[in-house]
Amino acid sequence: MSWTDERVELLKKMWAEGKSASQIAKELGSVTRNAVIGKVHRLGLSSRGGETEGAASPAAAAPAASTASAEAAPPPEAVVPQAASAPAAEPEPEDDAPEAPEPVAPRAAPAAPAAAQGGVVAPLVPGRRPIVPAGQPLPPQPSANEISPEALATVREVEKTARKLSLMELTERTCKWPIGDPATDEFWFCGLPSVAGKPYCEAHVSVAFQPMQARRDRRR
DNA sequence: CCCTGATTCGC
DNA sequence: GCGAATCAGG
Repeated sequence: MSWTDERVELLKKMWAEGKSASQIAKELGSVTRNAVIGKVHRLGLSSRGGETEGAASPAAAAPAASTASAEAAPPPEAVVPQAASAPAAEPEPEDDAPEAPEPVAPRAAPAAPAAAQGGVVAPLVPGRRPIVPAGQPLPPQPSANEISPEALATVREVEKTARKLSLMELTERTCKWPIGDPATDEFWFCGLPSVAGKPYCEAHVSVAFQPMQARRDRRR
């Protein structure tokens, strides 16, 4: 197939929206990302700085889901400002007494993911993005997670083999579960192979997406 | 390893 | 003009 006006138009549109060459290629079909890049250059719109509006929108890199591919990095709240008052003790999480009650204190555990239940992934946000006020941190652990000790133990175990990736090393197929305290050097993302279609690896999917069970009240 | 865009160069 | 191959980088 060739570059029909229609296809070129779509290319321009998507490129302007910040889509990557591969995404555009996938969308257009019959072309490789190289072809897209080549065309982009020939059209002279490579810089991508054609924004006329003052909307210097880096936001374009967000959702992007038209056909079947989606998946946006879910743990944006990982950027916790220097814990102003965080007593944040125990910098060393080791010592796993097989009988220790464990306070189950998910450190930088993502709050967002824990919501999926009943099959359908929790509705993130209808229109716009959450966008944290940027003023106050959000240390008060909201989640009243109820993860079984075994499951938690398994996760702990798996986390020992985490690939410890940095934010930029994450891809659609790496587990994006944050581990450690963002305010310290002891912070990274799991990075193990993620379950197809999910943002986390097997172990983390199991704690992030719990199969509604303890929800006796209110059934539909 | 995976993914980005940039460039080159034979067709 | 086209795009695979290759390069440079995160």
